[in-house]
Amino acid sequence: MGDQVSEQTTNRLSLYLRFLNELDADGVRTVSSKVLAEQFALNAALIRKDLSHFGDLGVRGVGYVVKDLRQRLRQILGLDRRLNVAIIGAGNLGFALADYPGFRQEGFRIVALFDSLPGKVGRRSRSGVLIHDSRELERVARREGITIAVIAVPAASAQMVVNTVVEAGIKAVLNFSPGALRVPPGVKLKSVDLTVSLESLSFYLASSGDGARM
Amino acid sequence: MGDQVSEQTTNRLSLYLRFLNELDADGVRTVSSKVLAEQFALNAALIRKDLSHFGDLGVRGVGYVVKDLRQRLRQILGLDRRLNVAIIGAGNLGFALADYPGFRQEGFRIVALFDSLPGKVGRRSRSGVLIHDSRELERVARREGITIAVIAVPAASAQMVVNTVVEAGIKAVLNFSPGALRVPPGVKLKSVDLTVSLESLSFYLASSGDGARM
DNA sequence: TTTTGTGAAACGCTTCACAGCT
DNA sequence: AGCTGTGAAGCGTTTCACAAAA
Repeated sequence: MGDQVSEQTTNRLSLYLRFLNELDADGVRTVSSKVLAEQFALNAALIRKDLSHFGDLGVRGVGYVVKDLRQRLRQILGLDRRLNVAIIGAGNLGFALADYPGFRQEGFRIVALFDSLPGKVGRRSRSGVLIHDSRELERVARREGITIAVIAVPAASAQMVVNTVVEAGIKAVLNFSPGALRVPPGVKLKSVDLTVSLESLSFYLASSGDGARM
Repeated sequence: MGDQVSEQTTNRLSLYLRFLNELDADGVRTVSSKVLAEQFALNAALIRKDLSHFGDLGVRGVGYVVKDLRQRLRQILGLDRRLNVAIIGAGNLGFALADYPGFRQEGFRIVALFDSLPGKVGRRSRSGVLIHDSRELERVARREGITIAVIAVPAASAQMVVNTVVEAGIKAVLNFSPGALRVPPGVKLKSVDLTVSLESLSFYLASSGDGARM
């Protein structure tokens, strides 16, 4: 336990947790790696390996105790505490993310939006998140205890914004702008590239005979 | 060439293309795998392998001719033709995606929004995309030649929506709702799970000593 | 000389198979 | 008997290293 865990593993832990929440709500007491494997179309051994990184979480002959595993996964994923999130860029996407219900559910709190457009500063998102001036980022971030920043600004200003975020002491960044961003060691950057996702579908259509091409 | 290409490779092709667009706009004539590798912090041999799947695209001693490679990548990714996209779910996220400028740029056209809420049907997004009744999906999809669907509905209705999309003959789906979706063989599903992305950052913070935990 | 294209080696992730516990 | 935890095998991806071409 405590060794290096791959990102693929941690992503799956999130999925397991979501399912355990449902099982727990349904009053299910235990679950086997076999059941989990069927739910996600994965190999049961993979699930056991994923979980075994964090100790002996299961009981031989029985499986995993739903309540215990759920609790442990929340702890492992760092969800057993407040996580304050700022969204930089109060455009369409920034607003949508600020009000996205899925974030609130798992204990994330969107505590601030930031924008450099004077006309936006001082307004609020539908759900009530206040838009601050981008220049206030460091001050607000420290005051509100912001630990995660979401970048939802145009590509042209993304690197500049990330630099500011890093200077404000934020160590985790979720980036929605296209293009490569550089962060110093010790800062975790995760990028969601919407254009790449769509183009991957386009490639599939183009290559598996959709009539338009070979 | 023509053998099975991994999704990781196709995702990188999108990145290369984006950079080649910039180089071409700047009037750069040729580019080497070394330069591309530095741009994306990848190994140069990996870039050559990625490209070699599609024939001998480079010139030894010179590199890759920017205009030619750009053209070829657009073709490989199926971007050398119209790609009509529908967004299902006219909530905050659906609206934001409908107006996302990055999609239009590479030749994708958002031609329709769909929602089942009567109050939304008939209205338009800021950029003018009309909201149709979800029950019209099959009809509109065929009329408008929609080849890609984007799912931006709550988790509870996502599987039902995907089923309708598949029945409408759409073969490529980009899913933003959390949770596992099933599609029949021959349909490509790509999921962007925002909660998993945030939780992966949370895991990073929790495990690499941020003060809150060891 | 420069840089591609590519077998071979290295690496990392997944699956198999089974010992060990309940 | 049932199910976990895990060493070993299998497999796919990346990196190395170099022959071949400009």
